[in-house]
Amino acid sequence: MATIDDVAKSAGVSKSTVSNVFSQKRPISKEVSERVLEAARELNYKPNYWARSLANKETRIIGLNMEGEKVKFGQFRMALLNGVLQECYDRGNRLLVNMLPKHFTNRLENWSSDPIDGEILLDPMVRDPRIEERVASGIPIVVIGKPPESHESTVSYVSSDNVGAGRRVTEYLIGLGHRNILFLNAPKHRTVSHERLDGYRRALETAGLSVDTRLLVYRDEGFESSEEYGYITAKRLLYARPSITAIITDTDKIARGVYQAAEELGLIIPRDLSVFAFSLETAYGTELQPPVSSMRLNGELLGSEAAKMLLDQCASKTPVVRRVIIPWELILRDSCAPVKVFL
Amino acid sequence: MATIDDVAKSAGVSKSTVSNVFSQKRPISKEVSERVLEAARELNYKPNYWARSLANKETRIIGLNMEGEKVKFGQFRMALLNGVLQECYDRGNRLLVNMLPKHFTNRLENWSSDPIDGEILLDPMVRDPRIEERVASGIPIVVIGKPPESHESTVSYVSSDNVGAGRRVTEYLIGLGHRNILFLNAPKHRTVSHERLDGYRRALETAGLSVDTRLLVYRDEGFESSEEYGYITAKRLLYARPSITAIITDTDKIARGVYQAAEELGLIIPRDLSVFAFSLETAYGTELQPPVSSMRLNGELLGSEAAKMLLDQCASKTPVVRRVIIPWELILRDSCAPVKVFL
DNA sequence: CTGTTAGCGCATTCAC
DNA sequence: GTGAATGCGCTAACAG
Repeated sequence: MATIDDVAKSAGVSKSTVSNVFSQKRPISKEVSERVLEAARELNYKPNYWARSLANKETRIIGLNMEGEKVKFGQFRMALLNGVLQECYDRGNRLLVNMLPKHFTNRLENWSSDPIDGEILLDPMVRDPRIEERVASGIPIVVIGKPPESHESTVSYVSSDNVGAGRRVTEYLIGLGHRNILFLNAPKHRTVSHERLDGYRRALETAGLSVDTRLLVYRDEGFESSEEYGYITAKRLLYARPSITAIITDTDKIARGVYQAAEELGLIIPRDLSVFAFSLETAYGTELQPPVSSMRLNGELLGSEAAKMLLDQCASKTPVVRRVIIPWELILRDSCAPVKVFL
Repeated sequence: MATIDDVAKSAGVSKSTVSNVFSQKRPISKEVSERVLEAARELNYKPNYWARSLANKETRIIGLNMEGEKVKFGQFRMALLNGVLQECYDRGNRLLVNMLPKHFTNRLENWSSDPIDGEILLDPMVRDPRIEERVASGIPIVVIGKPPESHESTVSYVSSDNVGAGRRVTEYLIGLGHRNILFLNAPKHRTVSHERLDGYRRALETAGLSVDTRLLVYRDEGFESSEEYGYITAKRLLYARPSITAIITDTDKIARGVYQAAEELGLIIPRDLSVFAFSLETAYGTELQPPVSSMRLNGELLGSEAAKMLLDQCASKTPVVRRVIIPWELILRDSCAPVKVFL
């Protein structure tokens, strides 16, 4: 690969002239410029990205960081990714998907700063070392979701209105007459689970109902799949507590497991059991029979807003902490019905 | 941000010692090593990625290149991405999603080599400047899909068996009695459209039928959405040529438009019109009523195989051209039926 | 408008 | 085992 020196020599000019022809950071006479470009073409020369970054202290790359092992993109994350990419596209940035295994990053030889100008963090946790580390290093970050309390006032974020969503769903089910609503929440270490629970609580309290902690379950990572988790947990609890008439799940994949459990227990959805899923891993919620009611979370907007905030933050020298809350939309399909009345 | 010099000074050793403590490229006494690490911790030092890359001539980043404007990830691309990421994860590589607008890369100041060790190219075209450019620069690439003929023997690729798929689908429809099968193919400039057409042709010829070129349509980019393209094209052609009893579409989104056209023309699927979609943008093909028959293309395997090939290629000093063909699976749902017999 | 010089932060010869 | 010098390819500050 040819270097800037080769081009300079070949065009009979200095390195800095070549550099400036490319960077356009100061005017070069048309004549010289053409000569340089011609030489560059001949030598198949392109400025070296790393060298440029090293000197510029800027990469024009932002990172997308997903916590956990073997995280896959599902429908929601994909929408989010599309939003981020759209913004990157519009502003000439690249996106680095940052998902390295711990057994890798833990090894000394793989230690290093990240090759990015800033990073978007997904799935914030109640105690999130990623955030602490970025803040300590002074790397601009934007969190998607609610940051842990310790950083809520110092870190920019964009989040769905999870408290409101939790509340709205619960109110809806209460309105249908449900009193024993099982909540198969997200994992306890994720901040989102606390927000949703908060909404759930408030709805119950507003309705004058008390919260039965036995109906509160956090997703536990020990299961092989979401479906299995939903299936096993629902089956166990529906069996132990037949008074349950409705279930709120974290995702539609978990709902899928719940559907299966219901079927095996001879419960018909929605006649005997109402099911609601917060977020959708699949596109239309129609792969289940009946289609499951859910929230539309607008991942694309979450993503594009986050990217926008991050890129602004990278650009400005005096960054400001910003927050954006993205509204959800309640999508009613056919999985919830008024509670059965025993005559 | 602290540099290697700061750490060296603070630990009372030389730069190279610090370097070697981190890179582990040669033994450092435990004592000195600890002292260096301690100093690094105090200063919050991490080796600088760009500087390291510059010296190492290696980034441990691979790129994913998608052609075209405003490309979004749909279901298929997402599966593909997951496969690529899985492999990156296992081998400690990062993924750079490379999707910069032309009006950006065309500007001189944004010209540069890409900050990657190698690249995966999606959606190869019949004449693909991306490939020529990479080959000229000596950057390792792997194409997903069939490369243009000019490079078929020099570039590694992994592809679905598109010819076989085209053939199989057509045979299936012929077997149902269809004789006038409209083919809403992928865009003409994509190699995949030619492969599928090839299969379509062979099936017809084997059955002793002739190819009616008026039933061959290539996707044209002039439409706002896939749905609209499917809708308008199907409506026009179904109206003009009522003898059409079956339609093969590129994707399920296009099929969605076809469904709409059929409905407006009073055609019932599959009674009056059979519809088949090659690839699925949505997860289950169930968002359409009736669910559309399609191919399962195994995007995840395509992605992981491509990443594997690419990383191998980056590692070896004497790269070999490899090809992998991923089998498809025919998924029959309820959108195709035997052709109506007029009594 | 163009050339010269001195870094950016790290890795890699060599010596010791 | 450790240290000093040189270079990776480019940009920037200062001359002219």
